[in-house]
Amino acid sequence: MDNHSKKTSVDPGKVTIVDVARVAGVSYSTVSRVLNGYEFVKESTRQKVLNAAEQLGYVANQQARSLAGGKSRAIGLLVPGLDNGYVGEIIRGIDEEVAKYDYDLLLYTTRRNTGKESSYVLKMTRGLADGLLLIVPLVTNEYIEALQNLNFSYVLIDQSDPTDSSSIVDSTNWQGAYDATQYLIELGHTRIGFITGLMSIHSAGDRLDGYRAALQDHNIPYDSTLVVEGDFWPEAGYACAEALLDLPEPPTAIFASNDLSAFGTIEAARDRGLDIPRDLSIVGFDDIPQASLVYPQLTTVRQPLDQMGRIAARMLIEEIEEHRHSPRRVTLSTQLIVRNSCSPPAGGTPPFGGFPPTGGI
Amino acid sequence: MDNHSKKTSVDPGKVTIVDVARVAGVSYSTVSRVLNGYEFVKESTRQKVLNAAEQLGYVANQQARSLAGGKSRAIGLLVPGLDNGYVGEIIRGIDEEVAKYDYDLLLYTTRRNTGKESSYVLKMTRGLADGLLLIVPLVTNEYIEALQNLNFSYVLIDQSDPTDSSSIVDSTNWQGAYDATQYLIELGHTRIGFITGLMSIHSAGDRLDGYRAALQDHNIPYDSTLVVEGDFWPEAGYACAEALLDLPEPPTAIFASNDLSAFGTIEAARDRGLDIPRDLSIVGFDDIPQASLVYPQLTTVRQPLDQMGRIAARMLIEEIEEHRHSPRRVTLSTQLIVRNSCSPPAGGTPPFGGFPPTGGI
DNA sequence: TCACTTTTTGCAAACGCTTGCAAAACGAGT
DNA sequence: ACTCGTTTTGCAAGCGTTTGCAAAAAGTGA
Repeated sequence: MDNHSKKTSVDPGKVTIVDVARVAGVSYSTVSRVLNGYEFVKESTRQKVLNAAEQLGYVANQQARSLAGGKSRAIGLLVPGLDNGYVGEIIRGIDEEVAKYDYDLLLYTTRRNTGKESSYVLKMTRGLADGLLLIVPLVTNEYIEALQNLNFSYVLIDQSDPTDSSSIVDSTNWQGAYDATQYLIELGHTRIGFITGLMSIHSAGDRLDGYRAALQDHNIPYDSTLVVEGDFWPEAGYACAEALLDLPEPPTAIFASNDLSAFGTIEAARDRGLDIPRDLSIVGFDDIPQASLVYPQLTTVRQPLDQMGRIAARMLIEEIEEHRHSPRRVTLSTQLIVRNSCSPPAGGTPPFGGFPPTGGI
Repeated sequence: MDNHSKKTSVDPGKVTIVDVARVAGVSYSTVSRVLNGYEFVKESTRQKVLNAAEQLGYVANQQARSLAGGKSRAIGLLVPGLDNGYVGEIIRGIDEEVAKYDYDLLLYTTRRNTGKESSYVLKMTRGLADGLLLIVPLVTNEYIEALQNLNFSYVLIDQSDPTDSSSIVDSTNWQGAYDATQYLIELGHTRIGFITGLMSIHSAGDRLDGYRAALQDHNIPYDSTLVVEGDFWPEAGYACAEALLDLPEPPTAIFASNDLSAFGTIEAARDRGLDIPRDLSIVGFDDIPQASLVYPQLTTVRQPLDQMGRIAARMLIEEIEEHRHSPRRVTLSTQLIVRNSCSPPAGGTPPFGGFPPTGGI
């Protein structure tokens, strides 16, 4: 209501570089240079500017900065949703790293609403963000090419690029699945059900392959009726588990492609009065925080999610700041976390000694 | 490398309003008006512009837009961290609502690093965001005043403003705690331990008050040794539970101020070989997704977290778009969710009938 | 003290968009 | 055909920065 103050008095909350310049008695370009750490500024001038800025409580306007050719110091983050623990962990890592380098985070959720992905991505490239972090994006092909043409920095997390020309951070999905399957086999299981993830996501395929490879290496014939297609969500996990348990000769163990599916499986087993792990062994994948909270505590393949986030963030920032665009790929190794959801099959004896369930009530 | 193309050919990925204007054969101000839904534009012109924009794949540069006095269409989100389920749920709600109105979300995590809150908040007000959503912020007083002076829109979620002049969305913390405590009392418990939250957060105090009120209303003398101070994290919950269980006359039930603390309590009880609920009943608060995953499933007070987020987002957007700044307050009601972590105290008989634990293994 | 470097600083032109103001185009009334 | 209101459109200024270029200041060596 009272904005007709003379230009000399500084309107609180609207301090610009010009105000700082006036107070410091230098030109605004000098202020800009000081604030950006430009080296050819006399030390005394630098101090004057810094003091003035401090005194006025100057805070740069990022929008103007980025418009003028600077960077926006923001990183776009495209995630499927926040409701699965998995993403939360990755974001934690990203967030820590990004804060360290003083970037901001622009959060976009696609909520299974794939149509939006592309338009979000485009928006980001138009000045909003300096780079993009894509967590298990679904329809990459649509915009990967656009990103590359624009020479826009981005890193894919836990998803692979069909053209193999993107920077990627993921983990050893194949090996993790192999390990988990082998673990079950060594416990004595031979009928091991497998609940896949959403098959359009690359890691889902890798996990399936790892499972098959382990079976083969242990001379267990692959039985396609033991493999049912899920989508990484508990509801599907529940349904898949039911299908599996309804089989004429049901599996004695189920390997779910992620923890959420495993939770659905636990639920299904419990609803049938099956005891876990006595009647059914279950292994998950991811090791989200909830995995150790469920009962029985879930044996699962751990992905270093937060670390993946951290590394992806660092890679992206490096690409942004050093303008390097040669795609790099970092694959972190998974680790089998043995908890209480597995035991030798009822009646069967573990051929190699086996691992009795530890802990429990 | 090849940017010396004539101004007539449109550099892909750098389409501006001017390009659209040229193609549409109108002035760029007209394009701006069409794109902003200004009403006095001839229908045929509008179509020409829209077609041109579509054809060129024009995407507005938000930075420029907001610099020029428009809005940034971004909402700042200040959260303590993503690692507690609680915040995740609230964000889910916010995100859904915000997407509906086509705003972007700027995510800031304070990670128990309170020093940063103020500087983040300041940054937001300098053009970055149109409004601010603060989820259980810790040091409100520092910047609330600044926000008000700047006439900057913001909404507090689950935290109260000492000066009572902010828009707030929260839930009936007092009543929720009262209900939970009463539930335990009706089960027959008289020695009910209480683990507080971080007392600098307002709701922590409300919950404590609700607990005390319920005791008083049921003529159970308040015993301060039964109340220990936690901080909403499982580790503290664990420690507090230990302190409580080490008491000469330990409680038969513990009411933890949030689910995370309750998880710590469960752990502590289990580590002592106590059976839940037989030896110790436990109630939490929040009903985060994990509450139904733990064993035994946690009886808790449900806060409609996602709804709180949704409502807060809507309130904020209204304030931004309608320039209303009269603080409003919405308090959603909590609800006791009875699951399997409570039973009458061992040996005692519930005076009012009581609720036997349902489900179980 | 002067010419010549080298360091510092200032000016002005972007960046892509919104918006107040005034001009152009259009219609209607005569 | 000629005004005069209205509806549309265009011009230009400005939002707060960055940055290339050139001018000013400060050093140097003689």
